[in-house]
Amino acid sequence: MNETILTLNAPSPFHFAHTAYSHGWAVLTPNAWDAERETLRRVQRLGSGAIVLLEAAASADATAVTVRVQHGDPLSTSERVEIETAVAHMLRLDEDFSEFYALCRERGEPWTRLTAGLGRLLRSPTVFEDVVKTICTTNIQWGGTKRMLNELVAAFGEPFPGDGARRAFPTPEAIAAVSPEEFATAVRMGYRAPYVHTLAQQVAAGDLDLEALHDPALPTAEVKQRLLALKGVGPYAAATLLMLLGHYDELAVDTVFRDHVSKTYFGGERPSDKEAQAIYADWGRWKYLAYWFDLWQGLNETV
DNA sequence: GTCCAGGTCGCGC
DNA sequence: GCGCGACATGGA
Repeated sequence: MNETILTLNAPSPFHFAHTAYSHGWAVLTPNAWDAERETLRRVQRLGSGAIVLLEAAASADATAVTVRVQHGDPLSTSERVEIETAVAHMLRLDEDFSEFYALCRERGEPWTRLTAGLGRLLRSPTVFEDVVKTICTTNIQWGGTKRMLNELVAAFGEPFPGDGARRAFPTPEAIAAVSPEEFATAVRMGYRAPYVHTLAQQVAAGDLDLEALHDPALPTAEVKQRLLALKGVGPYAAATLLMLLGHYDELAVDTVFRDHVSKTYFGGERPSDKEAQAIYADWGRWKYLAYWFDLWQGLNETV
């Protein structure tokens, strides 16, 4: 194995640990979070076909992100660029949060704490991976989500040559290469299996361009409409994916959201979904972030 | 054994 | 547009 260190300039303010472990994605395979060392690890498949192991961490002076890459053949320039692009995308290094921070300062404590470089919620290098993962969070507990993705990656992800137990997230092609029946048998996803298999087939065939949803020129409503057209993606999943795509206008209304609003703002009573969402109405296009950090502050005072 | 999960689909009205 | 049962699977 060879090793290469890449360095990405971090924006300011930026908080690596709160970005990498901003939500459950940090511990959903092939991602893994090392809490002691505060590093985010991931096996990544490059366009060249190479399977590499990435380990991202804050630089010593916290002004940059260092990525330790373990690889077989020497990395080409384009492979280095691809890795840098993927990590920067996962950490949203180019996203601008100044307007959100300004709102947080208007609110005062504890919201001002977020202006220390929080707000960047971890995402996957591809929309395909994020759609599959999001579908695997619906109508199931977190433990089930992790199990399904572990099985998916074990069955269809390509192994890292330096440690065959670690695998990359499967390509749409790898999933589309087997029949729907074989897929359903290989990965116990229940009724979600045909959703994921069909999605992979459409992407692999070139009939569906999920990555185009990144286009910043697309208005939220247009992106939402395209997401809702995907089987297995309803209002909750669409709002989650909009967040991952950088649109924070919509709240992901699910059992977690309802419980949080009920306990925090309605004394345990169950408001209607409309009443519950009204709590974050004045955050405008930053509603999702306000909700997310409101939720985490309730769970963890150290934010 | 029963219930239900970080919901969504397809149907009937 | 809205209500409602069905849906795979495994953990509580």
